[in-house]
Amino acid sequence: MLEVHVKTFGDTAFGIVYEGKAVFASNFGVNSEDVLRSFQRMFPIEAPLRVAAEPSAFAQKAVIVMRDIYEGKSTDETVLLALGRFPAYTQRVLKAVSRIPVGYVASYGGIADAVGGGARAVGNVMATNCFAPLVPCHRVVSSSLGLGGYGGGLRVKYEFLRREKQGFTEPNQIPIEGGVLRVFPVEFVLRKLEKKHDATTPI
DNA sequence: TGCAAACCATAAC
DNA sequence: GTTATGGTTTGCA
Repeated sequence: MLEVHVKTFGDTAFGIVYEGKAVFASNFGVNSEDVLRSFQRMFPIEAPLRVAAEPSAFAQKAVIVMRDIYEGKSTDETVLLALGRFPAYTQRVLKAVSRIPVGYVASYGGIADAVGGGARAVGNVMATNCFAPLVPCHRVVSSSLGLGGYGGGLRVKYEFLRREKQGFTEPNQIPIEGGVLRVFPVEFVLRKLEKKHDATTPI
């Protein structure tokens, strides 16, 4: 049976749906009710969810990792994701996005070049991503260095990227299974946004 | 800039 | 099978 663990750090709640040592879904929100509601939408009635009375060590670690990602820290901890229920292509996209390092972003089309398919198909996977922010879909932007979209709202995406600045100045290439993924510094996106809008309220 | 047409995997019928 | 649906992209006015 799937279990749920939600924990609030500061003013943000982080939650996972898990079984054993694999995460079936993750999300964050303004409070635990918010996160639980999102899980109920992802897992319709047939899969009953049970809030863990005593979250396993794995569950507690996973939530910590999520908080670290949220805060923009570059963690090398990895959390096992249960991807088996998704189509093969979806799995490839999710894995590729997971490889984008903190401080860099990739475009929808760039991901498509690396794993096959097209940019819109990649966008579809992002739109239905069940693993925010463990799969850092906030690091996927439009080819014109615009923000693209984000389930939680563009403001949230922008704040993510701002916290992830690392001072990189040059594009880079990340080797992934079956190809290379072209990435570029998150500063490229932030600069463009700040130029376009008022520097204080870019969104 | 703005708009239209091409693009591509999925889910729903 | 077919159709509808996007967190896209590119080209062209």
